[in-house]
Amino acid sequence: MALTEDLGFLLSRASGLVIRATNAALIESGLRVRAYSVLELACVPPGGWSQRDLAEVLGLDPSQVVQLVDELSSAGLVERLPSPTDRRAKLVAGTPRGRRVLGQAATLATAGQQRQLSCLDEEEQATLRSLLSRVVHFPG
Amino acid sequence: MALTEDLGFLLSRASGLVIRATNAALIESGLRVRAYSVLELACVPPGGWSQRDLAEVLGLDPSQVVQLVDELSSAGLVERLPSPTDRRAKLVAGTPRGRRVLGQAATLATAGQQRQLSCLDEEEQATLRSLLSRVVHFPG
DNA sequence: TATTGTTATACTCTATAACTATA
DNA sequence: TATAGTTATAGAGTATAACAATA
Repeated sequence: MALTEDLGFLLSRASGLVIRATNAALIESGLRVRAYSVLELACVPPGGWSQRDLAEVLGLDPSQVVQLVDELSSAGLVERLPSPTDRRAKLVAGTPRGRRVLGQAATLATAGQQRQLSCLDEEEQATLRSLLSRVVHFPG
Repeated sequence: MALTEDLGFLLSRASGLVIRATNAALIESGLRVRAYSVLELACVPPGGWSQRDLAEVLGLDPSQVVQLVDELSSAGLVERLPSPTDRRAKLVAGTPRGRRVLGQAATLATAGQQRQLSCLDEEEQATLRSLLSRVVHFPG
């Protein structure tokens, strides 16, 4: 099979194009996709996630999460709260300002992403989502 | 929709996992995926591709192709040949040794990739390939 | 004028090891 | 002894601008 039909190659290429489009769309928010993804998780549950949980869910190294949370924290978008059950852990929670910024950024990110994915209709995107979800959760 | 079901997130995560698995499998060949992809294209047609063509097909910057070809050339796997029609251009062609190494590396790369993709059967992989191919070729 | 290959440079992303404080 | 967060560092990937030779 030709290289350009290789699944690994296509995955890498498609991912790169979508990330680039999303980052371009996010530029006026001051966020990039990785920081955006941390902010999104930090804003969803009221209690917040530990940095370890964030690293696990996002597939990032814990040290990368430290930097991303530092960045978001400096911008006043999230804060580190002490965990009530574990004095080692810190829960990352979105601030009111973080939630406002997230609201705007989500619109931008979705639009940017769809600029590259609009060649697939709703059902095809659902199929893609289902297949990729299995790959991501497969232990390997 | 939850972040972990977002198509951009899933694409990025799946791509990262497959690339990591492929690089791990390729380690004994001394290649990584990007160099491997250049070697593969250099070995396919007898005449070779210009570096510009390689950059275009692989979605890389021309300056990245220079470095990858330098690397493969130092290892004796490809050579730069003068283009018969354009004295500016150089055609990148695989050497006999390059074709031997490619043969071994292809087996390793396929096995590594399938370690992460084996959760999808043949038909599902074909579906995924078809959807991703459209995303990659969509002008955006 | 425009394009090919090249060099230089900087920024982002990824990966690892080591340290501290807690568990 | 193991885990959460942190720091430091290095390597890999991505992006841009500028230059010489050639079209």
